Parts: sequence; C-alpha cells; structure tokens
Amino acid sequence: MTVATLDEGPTVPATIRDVARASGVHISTVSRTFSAPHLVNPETRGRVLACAEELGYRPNRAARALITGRTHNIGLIIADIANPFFPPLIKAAESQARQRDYHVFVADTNEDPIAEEELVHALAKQVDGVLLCSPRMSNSLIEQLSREVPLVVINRQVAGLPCVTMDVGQGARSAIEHLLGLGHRKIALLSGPRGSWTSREIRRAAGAAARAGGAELTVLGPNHPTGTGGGAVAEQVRRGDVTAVLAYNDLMAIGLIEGLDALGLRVPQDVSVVGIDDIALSRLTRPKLTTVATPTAAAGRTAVDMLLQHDTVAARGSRGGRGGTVDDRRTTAQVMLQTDLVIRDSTAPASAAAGRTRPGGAEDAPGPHRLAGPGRPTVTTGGVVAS
Amino acid sequence: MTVATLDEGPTVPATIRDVARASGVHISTVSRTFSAPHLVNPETRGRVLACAEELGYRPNRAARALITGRTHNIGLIIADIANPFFPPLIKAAESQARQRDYHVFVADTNEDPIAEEELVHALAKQVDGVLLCSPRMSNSLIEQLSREVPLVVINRQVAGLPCVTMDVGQGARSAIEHLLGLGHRKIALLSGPRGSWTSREIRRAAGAAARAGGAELTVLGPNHPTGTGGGAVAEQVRRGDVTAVLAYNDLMAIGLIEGLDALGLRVPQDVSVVGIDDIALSRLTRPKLTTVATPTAAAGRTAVDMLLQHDTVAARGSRGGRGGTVDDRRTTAQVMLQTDLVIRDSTAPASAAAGRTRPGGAEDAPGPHRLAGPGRPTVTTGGVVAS
DNA sequence: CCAGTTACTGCAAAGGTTTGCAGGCAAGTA
DNA sequence: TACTTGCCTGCAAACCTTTGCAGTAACTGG
Repeated sequence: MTVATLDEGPTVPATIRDVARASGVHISTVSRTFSAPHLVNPETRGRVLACAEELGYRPNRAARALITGRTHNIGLIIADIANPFFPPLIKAAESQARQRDYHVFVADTNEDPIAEEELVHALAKQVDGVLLCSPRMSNSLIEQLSREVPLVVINRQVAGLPCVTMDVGQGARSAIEHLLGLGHRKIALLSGPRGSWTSREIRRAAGAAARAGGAELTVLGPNHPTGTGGGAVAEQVRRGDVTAVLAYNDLMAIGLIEGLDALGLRVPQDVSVVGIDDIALSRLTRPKLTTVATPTAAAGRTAVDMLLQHDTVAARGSRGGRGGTVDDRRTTAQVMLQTDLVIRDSTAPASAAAGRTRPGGAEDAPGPHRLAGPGRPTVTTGGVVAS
Repeated sequence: MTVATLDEGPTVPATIRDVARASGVHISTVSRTFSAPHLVNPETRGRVLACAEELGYRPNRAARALITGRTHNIGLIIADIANPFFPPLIKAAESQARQRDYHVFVADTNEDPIAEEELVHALAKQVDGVLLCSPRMSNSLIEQLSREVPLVVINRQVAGLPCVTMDVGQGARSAIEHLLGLGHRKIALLSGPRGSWTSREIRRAAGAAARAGGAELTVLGPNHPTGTGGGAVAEQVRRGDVTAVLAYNDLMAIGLIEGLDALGLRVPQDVSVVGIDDIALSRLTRPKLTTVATPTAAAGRTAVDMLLQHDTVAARGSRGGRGGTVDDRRTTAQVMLQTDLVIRDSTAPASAAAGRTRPGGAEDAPGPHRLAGPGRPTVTTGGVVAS
C-alpha cells in the first residue's frame, strides 16, 4: 500500500525514553540536554536534539512539575472577562509571564465569590501562584487560601499579602474636585458591587472630598458593575435631582448616559457624568467620557513580577528548593499605582443649561487634558511580615 | 509559646499518603474514595473523608494526569481578548466546561500566528484538547498540530477536523441586500486581517450579493480588526465616494464612524455603516449600530461539547484508554451556526441627504428588527474521515 | 608515573496518583 | 461441611521526569 511519505506524524507522543533509545544514551542524559545543556557534551547533545526533533519529542510538563514542584504556570482569576477593564490587564500579565517562560491560565468567576474560592483550589496544584483580581470574597478567606498557594491580590489591600492596587481614592477625589470646580453641588455616586474594596475606597474618598467642598453626595447602590447596571439607576438619578454623577466604572457611566438619554436628559448639558477606568470604549462614545484613568496594564505586569520574584525564592514541594534553607520570614510588598483624571466631553459647568451641543466651543473639540503626567510614578510601601 | 489554635493551616500540602496513615488504610483505598467511591465501604469512606477534610487534602491533579492521561483542562486560544467579540465565547466555553468538571485555560496570541503555534505546543501536554479560535496560521499547520493534541477549530473550516463556524456568508449577504434595498449602489467592504477565514467568506458572499444586485463593491484592506483599524480607513472611504460600508466587525465599524465624524461625514445621513458581530457595545454607541449578530456564546458551548465528546472516546497516553481498542476512524463534525441581521440606526436610505437627525422619524426610535428569528437553528454537516 | 582535576555519563530513587490483580472474609448455596 | 459468590482492601507496578551520587576516562601538573 502506498502511504504518503512526508507527514506521518507520531500519533502516540514520544517520551524521554524513546529519545534515549534512539540516540543510544541514558534517559538522564536526555533530560539534561533539555534542563541543563551545559552538563552534556556538545556532540552528544547534538545527537540527542536531532533524535528528539525527529521523534517530535516534547517534555511532559506535568511529569516535570511532579518532581520539581514548579509548573511554570500562573493562574489569573478575574471577576468578569466581559468587562473591558480587564483585558488590558490580562494581556499585560500574559506577556510579562511569557517573557519569563510562564503561561497564564485565565479563569472567570462571574462575580461569584463561591466560584472564586473553588477556582483557587482547583488551580492550586497546577500553577505556581495565583493572581487574584478584584476579589469579592472576605479578607480572612483570602488569607486562608494564601496558605495553599502563593497569592498576589490585585485591586484590594490585604494585610500580610502582596497586593497591587490603584489609587482610586486619589482618582475619585480628583473627579469630585473637578465637578466642584464646575460648580456642581449636588452629586450622586453610583457605587459598585458589594464586597469590592475599590468601591469602598471610592466612596470614602468621594465622600470626604464632597464634604470638604461643601457639596451633597448621594450614594446609589450597590450596583452590578455593567452597562445595564448603570442604566438601571437612571431613573433614580433623575429623581435625585443631582447635576453630576460619579460612577464606579466606565461601563456603568456609559450605561447611565444611555439611560438618561432615554429619559430625555442630556449629558453633559443636563447632567455631568464621570467614569472610572478609562477603558478604550470611553473614547468612542458620544459624548466622550470624562474618566479616571487606571494603569491596568502596569498592574498586570507588576503583579506577575511580584508573584514570580516571591515564587523564585521558595519552590514548593519535594526537592525543588535546593538553594539552602528558606526562611519563614517572607518580605511582602504592597504597591499602589497612580491614577489620572482625563477630562473629555461628558462634564460641563453646572449652569450649562443653555443649548450648546458640546463643551469647548467650536467644531474641533479640545483634546483631552490630563491633570497628572502620563509617566507612571508609583507609590511603594514595603513591609516585612513574619508568618 | 502561645500559638493561635484555630487557623494553623497546613503549610506543606497533605498527600494521599498522609490521609492513608491518618485513617489507617492503604493509599489505594484513599485513592478509590475519591475516584471510585462505590468501591469502598461507606464506613471506611466516611473515615477517610473525615481525615482528608481534617488534613486539608486535595488530590494532586498533575500526578493524576500523569497516570490517567487526562488533565481535565482544556485550552482556549484567542487572537485578542481585548476584542469584545471574544469574551462571551470565552464565558460560554468556561461555564460549559465547568459543568463537566473541566477547567479552561485561556491564552491570547495578539493576532500573531507564531505565538499561536507556540501556545498549542506549550498547552499540548497540560490539557486534554485545545479550542483554536479564529486561527491566523495555515490549514496545513493546523492539521499537523492536530496530531499532537485534539483540536476543535472555531471560525474556520479545516477539512478533516471538527469545526464550528458562523454563517457570516449569509450574514454578509443579508447586510448587502439590506443596503441594496435602501438604494445604495456604491458600497465599500472593509476587510479583516490577513489569514482570516471569516474575512474571506465575507468578501466572497458580499461580492456575489453586490454583483447580483448590480452594485459596485470596493474592497478596502486588509485591516487590523480594531477601532483604530477602522478609523484609519475613514479617509479612503471618503475618497472612494461610496454611500455605504460593510465592516469586517463592529469594532472597525465603530472606529470608522468615529473617523468619518472627524472628517465631517455623518452616519447614517451621509454614509450608512453595517458591522458584524453585534457586540454589546454596538447597542451603546450613537448611532446604534446596524450589524450582523453572530452566536458567539453558542459557538463556545458547541466547541466544548465537540471537544469533550470526541475526547471522552479516546483518552490519550498510558493505560487511560481501557475501553477496548480505539479505531483509527474518527467521526468529525462540522457545525455552522446561523447569523441574523439586526437593523438599528447606522443605516439609512441612500438619498437621505436631507437633515433628519435619525432614521425612523419621531423621537422614539424604532426597536431593532431581526430578519431571522432569534431561535438558533443550526446547520450541521456530518462527515467521516479516515486518518 | 602518579595524584588530582575536570568533563561527562549512568544509576536509581523520588514525586503523587491510579488500577489490575489477588487475597481475605462473610454470607449464601448445595 | 465444602464450595461459590460478592464485597472490600492491600500490593505493587506504572506514568515521565529530575537530580544527588558515583563511576569512568582523559587530561594536567609535578
């Protein structure tokens, strides 16, 4: 029977043993060819590599993980992938990880704290660490989970654990001050989901800023942090008789603008709206959204760095950690990244009831103006915690 | 020294051996307690479970994978997580997988064919199968990779492999016919990225439909399938002197609208624009986008089903496949899901140069009108391929 | 020529789990 | 009583790789 010659393709995966047999060396030599090339004779190495190539051999990471205790994977747990806030963070984490020969496994919890816990457990044994992003579960549960697998928390501060947060407090303050500067005195805050650290921070800072400026701040929520969640409170906003709104995130802000439009209220002429996050979308809507830019990509990168640095020190399990005794005292850092207010077209002076179509006058709208510089200076708080 | 009593938390993970020792049985009994409970005495089982709970034991999936050949993970390779087209697909795949006790590992390729191949290799040994979504690499490479790990292709048809696609051809045809019906005779097509099967299908169907209707179709591209990619061709669209545009996806359509706006052209008064995908965003922009709805969630679910069904039959490696001999002849199915045109506000009659602010007359805009029903009937093509 | 290096390579244990096989025991049958 | 049957459990091999240790050979310097 005539069989195609070229693409046979090994239907059963080749193991290290097959390569050893083919190249006439011991399996340990094959192993070293891949994991410690400098220990094997260049000539032998060449032969082994050739055979491996020929057989289509690829090291079995699961078996490797079993003995080294390191999987070279990291888990990334996300509340909602469909929220455009997250993808830049995911991509940044992924590319940072890939640079260090790590893979990222992303999992979505649908904003469900139960799913969160379950996923940490499920991932624990197949990753070297987990990035817990915007967790909705309790601090004590997070601490408990952190004993099962190295954790880095994003968008929340948990004592004793490495965390990277964004200074949304500062962002909310800037936003409120911006609104105050435009003459607004009755402002609403659309808060985020229950259990969100970020939402609490925003609420605290916005409240303080409003009080300091002599304005009245009405808190509406908690809300589902999506477009429909924002649209759902449009009616409340109208009844509340406020002239400006700060939303927990851009998605809600955009949903709100849509909802207000349906009620016949126009933004920014009738109501000013400020979002948080500066997702790509906020530049595409009309009016373009005034918002607080959060350095999501930087957060993703930083979190990976923190996890890997911390993780390189102490390999888990078996004989992996041969680099001397690992001391119990782990240094954990908490990083907070700066945020910037980006002023666009969804905010206007409180008295702007006149029929202007856009703030800023003529056809050519003014470019966005950043209050703080785009360079990303970070505030770092170091700390040492005995476990 | 006084130590807190409650939350000690085992710092070193308990193994099956620890549980065996604690409950006075052999490790195989512990193993069976988890993987084949009906084989162990209820009383013993209770004791084992109690000890396991106490010790915080969790089965090591890597070790299990090593021997069973099944990881209970599936990989999902995505061109660009930031493209809002994908998240619904990801979420659907994830929830479908979770129902069957599988986890999904998502990886992003940044539209890079090299990264695609690399990722398949990297994932091969740690997942039971890979969902390859909108691949940019060649068919022959895909076939080759499918010998290394079970593959299901999404948004592309590859002979001999299980595929799930959406009928974008039909969608493009409907879109063109809709535009023809509105009197447009000079239409532009913004094509997608090089290597995209979807883009080719759209082009072919749109071309045929335009020809049949006696219209002129100008193809612009290939383009980067993002908002900026769409904005970048606004100038070309103006010069092309067309009255309507069909874009490869919603993101490009929205970017284009933005770009046209900057050039002083208004949608739909001056130019009609149709997108494809019906991402959530397309309902939030102004004008709301006329677009072709693609059943992305259904695609995710279906792909997982196909992979798992196909995968349950033949476990890879070692002694996993003890259910008789697996025949070489694998049945592969190709599923194509139906698409619907959703008419919103970004399309208007070709002669609508008069100063209407919105099509459809009065303030209350007409609700979207679906040409095809919302039930998702699917066209299934079965096939048997000898390998 | 010998002792001491250096550069490779092989040996075998280990990692945590699954599973075919066989043994033990009690109940049921003849 | 002897034999069968069925339920439960233990034994040990196997999965694929890494790595400390030991052994070999060639080479260096004295």
